Formats: sequence, C-alpha cells, structure tokens
Amino acid sequence: MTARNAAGGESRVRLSRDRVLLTAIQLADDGGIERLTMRRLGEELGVEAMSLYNHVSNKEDLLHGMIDAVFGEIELPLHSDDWKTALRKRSVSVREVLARHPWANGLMDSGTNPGPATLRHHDRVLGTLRSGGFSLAMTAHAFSALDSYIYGFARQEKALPFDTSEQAAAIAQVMLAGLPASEYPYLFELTAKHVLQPGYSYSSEFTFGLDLLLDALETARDSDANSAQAASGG
Amino acid sequence: MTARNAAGGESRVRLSRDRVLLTAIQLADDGGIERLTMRRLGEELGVEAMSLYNHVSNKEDLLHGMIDAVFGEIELPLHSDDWKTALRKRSVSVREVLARHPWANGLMDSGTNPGPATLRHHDRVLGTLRSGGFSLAMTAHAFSALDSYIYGFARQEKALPFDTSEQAAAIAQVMLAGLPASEYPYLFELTAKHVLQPGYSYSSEFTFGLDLLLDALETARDSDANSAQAASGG
DNA sequence: ACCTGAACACCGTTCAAGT
DNA sequence: ACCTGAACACCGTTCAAGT
Repeated sequence: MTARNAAGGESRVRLSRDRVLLTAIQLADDGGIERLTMRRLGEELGVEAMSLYNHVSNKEDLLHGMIDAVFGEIELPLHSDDWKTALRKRSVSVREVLARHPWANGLMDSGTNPGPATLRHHDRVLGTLRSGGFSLAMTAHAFSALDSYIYGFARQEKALPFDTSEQAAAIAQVMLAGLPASEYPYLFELTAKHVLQPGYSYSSEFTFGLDLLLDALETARDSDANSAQAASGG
Repeated sequence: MTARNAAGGESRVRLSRDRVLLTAIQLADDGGIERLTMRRLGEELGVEAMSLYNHVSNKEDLLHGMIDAVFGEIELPLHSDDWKTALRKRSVSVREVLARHPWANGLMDSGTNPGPATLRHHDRVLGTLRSGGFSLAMTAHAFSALDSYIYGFARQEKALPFDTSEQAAAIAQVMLAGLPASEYPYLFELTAKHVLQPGYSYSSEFTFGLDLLLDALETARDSDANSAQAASGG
C-alpha cells in the first residue's frame, strides 16, 4: 500500500520535492504534458498550487527535475557485459523509458543544466565505450551517433501515427483512403504492401537500425585502431 | 522590397493564411516558440489576435501549417543523383532547415495529419530508395534508421549546450569547473581532452554518423538482394 | 518552516457586434 | 467577408498574511 493519492483525494502525507516530482510525472504520463499545470498538480497532491513553490523554484525547475528522474529509470550499461551488449541493453532501455514517458523526449532541449542522474548515465555510456577500446574521438562519434539514433527513433515513434500493429493497420487504411495514390505513389506502395501486411509493427524497426549502427561502430573502431597502430608502429 | 513588417508597424496589406504562417515562423525563429502567442502574432501583423481566426482555425492548426511550411524548405532528393548522394544532400538539408527553425523539431509529434509538403517529401525519399534497389522491407528499414538519426541529431544539437566551437569551449570550461571530476571521470576526460581542444565542433559529428549509416545501409541492401536472389534462383 | 488567499499579468478562444 | 471589443475560463507567479 503506497501513499499514492487518488485524484481529489485528501492527503496528510508531508509534501516533498520527490513526491511533487513523482506525482507530476504520473500526471504527465496519464494526461499528457499539456495537462500538467501547477494548479492541477497541487490539486492532485491535496494542496494549493502556491505550496508547490516551497519545493520547486518554478515550473522550469519542476520539468528539469522530472527529466532527471526519468533518466534515473534507464538501465545503466553493466561493466560485466562487453561494450556492445552493454550498450545494446541500455539503448533498448532508453527506448522503453521514453515510451513510458512520451512527454520527456520533447522536453530535453532545455539543455543547460543536466541533473545528476543524467550526468551519471552519460558518464557510464562514455566509460563503456572507452573500456571497449574506442579512442577519444571515436567515443565522441559513437556517443553522438548512437544517442541521435535512439532519441530520434523515439521521436519518430511518436510522430508516426502507428502504435500497435492493429492500430497501424486501422490508421493506414484510413490514410490510404485519403491519399491520392497517383500523387504519392511510394507512400501508397509502402503503406499498402508493407505496413498493412499482418505482423508489421514499426517498433521492430528499432533493433534493425540499432544493430546496424552498433556493428558499423565496431568496424569503425577497428579500422581506427589499425590506422593508429600503423601510424605509430610504422 | 517585401511586405515584411517591422514590429509594431502598421500594414494595409491584406491578411492571408500564408502571411500569417510566414510571420509566425519568423516570430518563432527570432524569439523562440514560447514567444509565439496569438496576441503577439496579431500585433506583428498589425491586427487584433481575433482576426487570425479567419485564416487559421486555432493555434494547433497554425502550428501544423508552420511545420508543413518548414518541410517545404527542405531540398528534395534529386532524381539525377544516385540514391546515396541524393539522400546525403537531403539529409544535410534537413539538418540545416532544423537548425534554422529550432522550434520545429519538438513540434512534429502532433503526428496525425501531415501536410502536403511533408507527404511529398517523404514520398520522394521513399522513391529514391526504391529506385536505388532497396526492397520494400529494406526501404522501411532505411527510412526509419535515416530519419531517426537525422531528427535525433538535430535534437541532440539543441540539448547539448554547444553551438559554435568557441561557445562550446567557453561552456565546457564552466562545466568542467562545476563537474566533480572524480564522480564523472569519463565526462571529464571527454570534455577536457577532446571537446575543449581547438577546432572541435559538435556539428561535424553529423556527417560521421550519416556516412556510417548510409554505407551500412548500402551493405545491408546488397546482402538483402543477394539472399533474395539465392532464395529464388538457387 | 510551510501553507494559503487574493491579486497580477498573461494565455487561447467565443461571440455578438460592427463595417 | 473580414475585423473588433468585451468577456470567459484558464495559466504561472508574487506577496503579504496566516499557522
């Protein structure tokens, strides 16, 4: 039995930054980020909106805190795994976490001040690459390419109206009906002959691109190491 | 001499959906998306906010229109180029356009109704892959992987506090000072020994990942074609 | 130290009224 | 057909006042 609070329920539990953050995340998960207002969050916590400012300096601070909490949910790469499986697992975890908190992806452009969970996460990823034999420059390349792909995929998953494969089929049907086939022949073809086929699900595209990238990075690391060896060893 | 309107300037030019959209984009470019309000947009056009509703059904419609206009700025892949250079050029163009309109990237999750420019763009990309010898399944893979990477990179560019290399250096200095080196050793190492080095610029990471992906997709296409041939021929 | 009520300067959007 | 003024139901945030 948790201290979780039904909507409108009274609560004598003490307010705290953690409780504010967790409730805010839950609210955004359930109703979308646009439903998260200070007033509504206060209500959910059985408190006036103004009380929140005792635990959060403003709404921006609230959002930063939420983002960092979400980062904390991501599985860190394990030292016991080799770099590729370690990063593959954490990449899959990133995608799962972003699917659980779809609002988070569009909010991370705040940029400036990453929280401690965010920093720890990035540090571990970098460490995994370095220990895996990546040079500093190659680590920067790999980090950039991998994270771009992962966050971009999560973005894409939200942008495309597909969700489950059944839903995809339903929506694709509608889109097909609305699409002038002559004007967009390739969209028509892909939708009709591929997306609408039973068993198709956009989410399975994730691992294809991920493995493509991981394998390519491994190759790049090896040729990078070879050229460095050739240059120093003669 | 355009009909462009200085802030607060009177204008007797007729309002139109295009003029509303273009001014809105300019406003978002200059002041960020959060400065784009119906009232401010009206003011910029020398008109009351309520007049906008004659050309745009609501703010969501306004944002959809802006997004589609931004898509229209992206260079379409050329039929005269081979698939790889065609997609490389348009990928670079996507990134340039998103850098010009940073607010656009976070807004495309609206999903449901893509505009005509968006559809035409996607159709041409799919057509380029199909003409380049990609199977239907491989086209879906490539489209997903490539666009995930591109949009993700644009997102990353906004999320990281780096901009120009000089600015990167300045910010990295500050970050370094604030970072407990013992707690985040790999972040420390990368920042100090790589990002802070003269000539480093995050934006150059873009082409590394792009070419890595394009080459890997070409390889995947070839082995896909070979296995299909073997299955039917053998 | 924490919470509240009233208030301020904003939002998007409606609606009846003007031209 | 297009534009406006007043109004409504919201926002985030402040500040003095309560306990």
